[in-house]
Amino acid sequence: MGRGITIEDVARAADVSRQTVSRVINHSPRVSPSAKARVEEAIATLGYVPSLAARSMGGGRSGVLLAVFPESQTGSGTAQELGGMLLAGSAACGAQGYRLLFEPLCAAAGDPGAAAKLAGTIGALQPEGVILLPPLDRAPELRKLLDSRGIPRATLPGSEAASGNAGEAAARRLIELGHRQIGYISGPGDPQRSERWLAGYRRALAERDSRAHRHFVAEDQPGLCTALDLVRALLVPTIRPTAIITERADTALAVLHVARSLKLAVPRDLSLIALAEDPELVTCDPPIAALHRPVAALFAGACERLMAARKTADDTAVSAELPLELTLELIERPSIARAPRAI
Amino acid sequence: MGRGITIEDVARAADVSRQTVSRVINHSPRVSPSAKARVEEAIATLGYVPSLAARSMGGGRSGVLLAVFPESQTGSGTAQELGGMLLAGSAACGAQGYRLLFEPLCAAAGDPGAAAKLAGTIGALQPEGVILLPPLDRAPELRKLLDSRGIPRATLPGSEAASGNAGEAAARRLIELGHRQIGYISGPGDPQRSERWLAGYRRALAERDSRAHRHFVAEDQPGLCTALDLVRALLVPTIRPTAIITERADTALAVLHVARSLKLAVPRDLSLIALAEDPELVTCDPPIAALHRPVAALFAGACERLMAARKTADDTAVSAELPLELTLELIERPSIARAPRAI
DNA sequence: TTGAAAGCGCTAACAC
DNA sequence: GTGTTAGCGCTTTCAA
Repeated sequence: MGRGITIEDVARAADVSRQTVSRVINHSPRVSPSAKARVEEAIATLGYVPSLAARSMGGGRSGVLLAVFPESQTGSGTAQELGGMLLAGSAACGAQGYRLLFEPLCAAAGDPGAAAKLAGTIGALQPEGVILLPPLDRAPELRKLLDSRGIPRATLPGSEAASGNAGEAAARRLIELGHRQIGYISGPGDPQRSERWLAGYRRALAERDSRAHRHFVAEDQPGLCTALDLVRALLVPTIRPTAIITERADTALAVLHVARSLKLAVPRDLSLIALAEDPELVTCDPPIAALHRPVAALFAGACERLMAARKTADDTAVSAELPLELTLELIERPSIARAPRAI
Repeated sequence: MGRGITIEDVARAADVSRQTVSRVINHSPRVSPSAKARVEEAIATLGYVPSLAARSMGGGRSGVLLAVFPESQTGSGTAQELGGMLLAGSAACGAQGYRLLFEPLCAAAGDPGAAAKLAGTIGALQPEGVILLPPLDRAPELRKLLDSRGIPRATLPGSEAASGNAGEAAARRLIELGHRQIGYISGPGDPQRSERWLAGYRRALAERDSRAHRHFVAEDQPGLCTALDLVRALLVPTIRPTAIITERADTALAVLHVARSLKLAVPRDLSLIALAEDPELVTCDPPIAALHRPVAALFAGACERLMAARKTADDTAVSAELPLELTLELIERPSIARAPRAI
C-alpha cells in the first residue's frame, strides 16, 4: 500500500482508461452501463478514494468547503456552537463526499490583513465554497474577495439581527398567553446579543403596554448563582412575575428548582421559557419551553446550499444568499401556560 | 488574479528558478542569502501562498493534520469540547503554517468500515499526522493502519482512564482537608466517564475509611433541576455532607445558590468543588474550586507533537505516544476549606 | 549554490 | 462512448 490506490490502478482493474474512471467518479452521463459497472466494482474492491490534492490540482472540484471563524472566540457558548456546527456540517458534507475545513481569521472586522490571509487560504485550498461565520459575514472586503474570485459564499441566515430576536419572540408569546409581569434573566454569553434580545423583550412589552417586572436582570450579565439569588428575590414577594424568560438553558433549569423550593408550581404559578435549547430541558419536570436558534442546522443548510451551487450554476453566477426560513423556532413545552387570572 | 500566484510568478519576480523558490519556502539551508532575500521579498509583495494541493502531490509535506472524532457525538458537553479543541488546535497549527482538519468516523469501536474509511481519508488528504480522539484512540485497527502507513499519530494524553480520575482526585483533596462526609453529584454527560469518576470517588473514600454521604447521586444522571432537589434534600438535615463534588460546573454554581438559600456559608459550612472548569466559577462568590482536564490544551499539545515529529524523525520512526504531564489540574479556589471540627 | 528534468494523480480539451 | 494528450503547481533526483 505504498502510496495508495490511484485512478490508474482502477482503470487497469476495470480494463478501461483513466478517463473513463474519472467520468464514473464524477457522475458523467456519457459512460456505458457495462463500463460503469466494472469501474464501480473495481473501485469497491480496491477501496479506491480519489486524491483530493490531485483532483483539485487537475482543475476539477476540490471537494472542500471552507468555514472561516473569528480567531479570538472568547464567549463560553462559542466553543459549543462551533462544535455543533462542526458536527452538523461534517455530516452534511460527508454525505456528499465533501470535506469541511475550519480556519480561524483575525476577528478585527476591518483588518486588511484578514482579506490577504483569506486569499492565501483560498489559494492553498481552492475551496468550492466559503462560509463566513459571524461576525465575519459583515466584513465587506471578505465578501468582495470571494465574489471577485467567483467562489460561492454563504452566511448563517438571520445573523444580521432583525430576522430573529429571541427575547422579543419569547415576550410576545408570553403576552399572548395573558402574562403581564414578565421577568428576564440575561445569562453570561455574547453581551451584544444579550443586549439586542433584552431590547426586543422591552419592545414587546412596551407595545402591549405590559409592565415588566422591574427586577429583571439587565446590563451586567450575572453568573448563574447570582442570577438565582435575583430570581429568588423576585419570586418571594406576593407581587411577582407570572413568567420568566432566561437566556440560558441552565438558568431555566435552576429557576425551576428555585420555584419548586418556593412552592411555586410550574406552569400553574409561573411560566418558564429559555432562549436556548438543551437536551435537559426536555427531561426535566415539567419540560421547559425553549426558543431555539438552530445554528448547527442552519450551518449544515449553508453547506448544502454551497454544494448545490457548485452543481447547478458552476461558474455562471455566484450563489446569492437565499435566506432560509426557520431561523428561530419556538419549542412549546408544558412549562408555559396561560397566566393566572389574578395575581 | 485568475488562479492565484504560483511559484513560477515568484521565481520570475525574484529572477531565480522555481527550485530556488521551493528551497526558500522549505527552509533549505543551501540557498545564497541574496537569492533568499529576493525570493522572500517577492513572496511578500506578491502575497504568494504555496498551493496545498500541488505541494502534497509533489510528494512533499501536505501541511495537514487530521483529527478524527466519533461520528455520533451525543453528549451535551461534547460539542463544547470539540469546539475548544478546534479553536486551540487551529491556533497551534496555524502558527506553524499547518492546517487542521476534523473528520468524523463511525463511532462503533470495532467497526471494520471505520478503518477503511480512515484509509480513504488518508489517501485523499495525505495528512502528516493523525490525532485519534477518544474513544477512537482505543481502536487497535486504526492505530495499526496509521502505523503501517508510517503516519505519526497522537492521542489525548490520559484518556485511557488511569492517568486522571477527577472524582478520585477531588475526593482525595477533600479528605486531606479533613472532610469525611462528602456528597457527589453526577451530572449529565458521558455516562462512562461519569461512572469511572464515581468509582474513583468511592475508592478514595474507602481507602481513607471515610463515610460518603449515602445520598450522593449515582447511576442515573440527574438533570440539573433534579440534582438540585437532591442537594437540597441532602443539605437540610443536621447530619449533612461538609463537602460536595459536582461533575458539572453549572451544578456547582447552582448548589452554591441552594446552600445560600439554606443559610449555609461556603466554604465555612460546605466545601464545593466542580469537576469541570468554567469561567463562571471564577466570577461567582466565592469562586469555586475546579478539577480541570484541559482538553483543548492537551489537544494543541498533541498537534505540536505531531508537527515536531515530522521535522525530526521524518520517516525514521513513528512518534511514540509521549504522555504529557499536566493531565488533570486542581484549581484551588476559596470554595474549599478545612472541614469544620464537628458536625 | 543553482538549474533542468521528470513525475505525483487527476481532469479538462480534444480526438476517435 | 471512449481513449489520447496536455497540463495543474509543486518537489524530488540528478546535473552543472
